[in-house]
Amino acid sequence: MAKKKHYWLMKSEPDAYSIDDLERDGREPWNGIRNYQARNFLRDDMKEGDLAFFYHSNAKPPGIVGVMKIDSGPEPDRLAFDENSAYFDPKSDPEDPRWIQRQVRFVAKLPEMVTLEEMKRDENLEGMLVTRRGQRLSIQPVDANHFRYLCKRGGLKTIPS
DNA sequence: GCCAACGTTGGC
DNA sequence: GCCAACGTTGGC
Repeated sequence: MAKKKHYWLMKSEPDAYSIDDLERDGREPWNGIRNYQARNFLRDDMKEGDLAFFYHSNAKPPGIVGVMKIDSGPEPDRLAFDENSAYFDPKSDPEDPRWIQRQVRFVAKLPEMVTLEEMKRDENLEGMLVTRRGQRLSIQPVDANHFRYLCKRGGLKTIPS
C-alpha cells in the first residue's frame, strides 16, 4: 500500500504572492519560511505529492483560495544566503542550510473561497488549527477529512489527489 | 492602526 | 537557565 498522503495549509499574503500568481507561474519555490516549527514540517513531514491549501493571510477576507501540490523534496532556501534579500540570515551556513523550501505546483483555484470566518463557524471543522485563536503558524497540517470537506465546500467537483 | 499571541535575543 | 525586551504574525 502506498504511503499515506499528508495534507497542509500554507499561508501567503496575496499582496506578496497570491493564488493567481501561482496559477500564472505553475510552479514556484515556497521560500522565506523563518519559523522552526514550519521549517520542520517543510523538511521532515511533507512528502512530494502531498496536497496543500493555499491560504490568503492578511487579506480581506482571509481564507482558503486554492489547492497546490508539493512538487519537490526539501531544498535549501537560498534567500537566506542573499544579503540583499529580506530573508537573509547570516547564521544559515551554505554547507548546512538552516532554512528549507519546497517547490509547489498549482492544482486548482477554489470556485468559491472558504473564509476563515466560515471555517470558524463550521462545526465540521472542529479543532482545525487555523481556526484556533492566536495561532500564526504559516505551515500547518490539515486532517484528511477536513481537506476533503473543504474542497467540496470550496466548490470543487472532484477532490484532487 | 491596534494588539494578542507568540518566538527570538541577549544580559545576567 | 531565566526572563525582560523586542520583533513578528495576522486577525480585527
